[in-house]
Amino acid sequence: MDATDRRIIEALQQNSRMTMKELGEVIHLTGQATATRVKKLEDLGVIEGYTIRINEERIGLPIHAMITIYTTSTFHDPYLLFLKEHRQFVRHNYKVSGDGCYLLECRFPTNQELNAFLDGLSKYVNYKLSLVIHQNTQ
Amino acid sequence: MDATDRRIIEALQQNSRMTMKELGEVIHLTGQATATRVKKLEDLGVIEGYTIRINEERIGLPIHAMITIYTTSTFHDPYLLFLKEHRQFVRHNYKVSGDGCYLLECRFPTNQELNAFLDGLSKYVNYKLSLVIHQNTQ
DNA sequence: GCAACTCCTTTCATCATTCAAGTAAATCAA
DNA sequence: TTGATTTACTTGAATGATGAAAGGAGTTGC
Repeated sequence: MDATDRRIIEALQQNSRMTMKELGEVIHLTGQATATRVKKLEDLGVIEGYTIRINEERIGLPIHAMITIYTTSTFHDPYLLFLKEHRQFVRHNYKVSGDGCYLLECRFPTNQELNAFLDGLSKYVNYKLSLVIHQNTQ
Repeated sequence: MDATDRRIIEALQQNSRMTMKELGEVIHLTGQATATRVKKLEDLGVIEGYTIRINEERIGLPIHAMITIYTTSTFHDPYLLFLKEHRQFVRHNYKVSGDGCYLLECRFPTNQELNAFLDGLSKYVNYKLSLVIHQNTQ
């Protein structure tokens, strides 16, 4: 992991579909040497995969919820199972220190779905709901 | 946006570097027809870009903080400027309803950097810190 | 000095992409 | 019904990217 590797990561974060030749031009290496370095970063587990940034509003998921979870019992499995059953809505489930036990990030198509999800959720845990109004990704 | 487009998005979320030919095999189209559909999804703004999943622990950013921000004045610009000056640490700044005004997601190399960041932050806003212990991405 | 290693380049065969041309089906207006 | 238009796809050929093999240059340790 040297400065060149960091520039590879930076460039691939911007556009992971650029060719190894193009990426090589950015970091002043041949496409082949670049591909070898990228392969090494994959093998090291630094690059975990290649994905897309999608506009969730445009695929019908305008509601973005941040839900602080307060587990009532020490037995978290029913809650975790509930998440598994509703994974279509769940983006992240962060186990946190501080306020609450988990911070749950979800996406919903409508308030009806959000409401139904919260109704189900309340069988297992207490929660506090925050809705994202605007997102500023760096 | 039909079922085929949704399958394209699903496949590209798994691996955005697959070839259009490979993707075409998944959705039973030629590489050319697939590339045309992907281009359309880009033009529609559904696909916003191509990026990588990186292991932030392995690039020296093991500390994952969720910071609830309570602005003391109605003038948020000093806080937003502070974020801009420390954008290396900032992943997301969500404007939220509910508890607090913003939910700030950050990454830090060490507790020293986190501490320095919080010292700076406290000049502009009140905050409540949560540290992510474990992350469960769906 | 020499062997082993790392990191890179060059070359070439193979494979993917892209453009142009053409087909087939659906929509629409007369 | 007919003909024009549009949409979505396929095919084929040229261009460009990838990946494997061979080799060069610099570094390290003995």
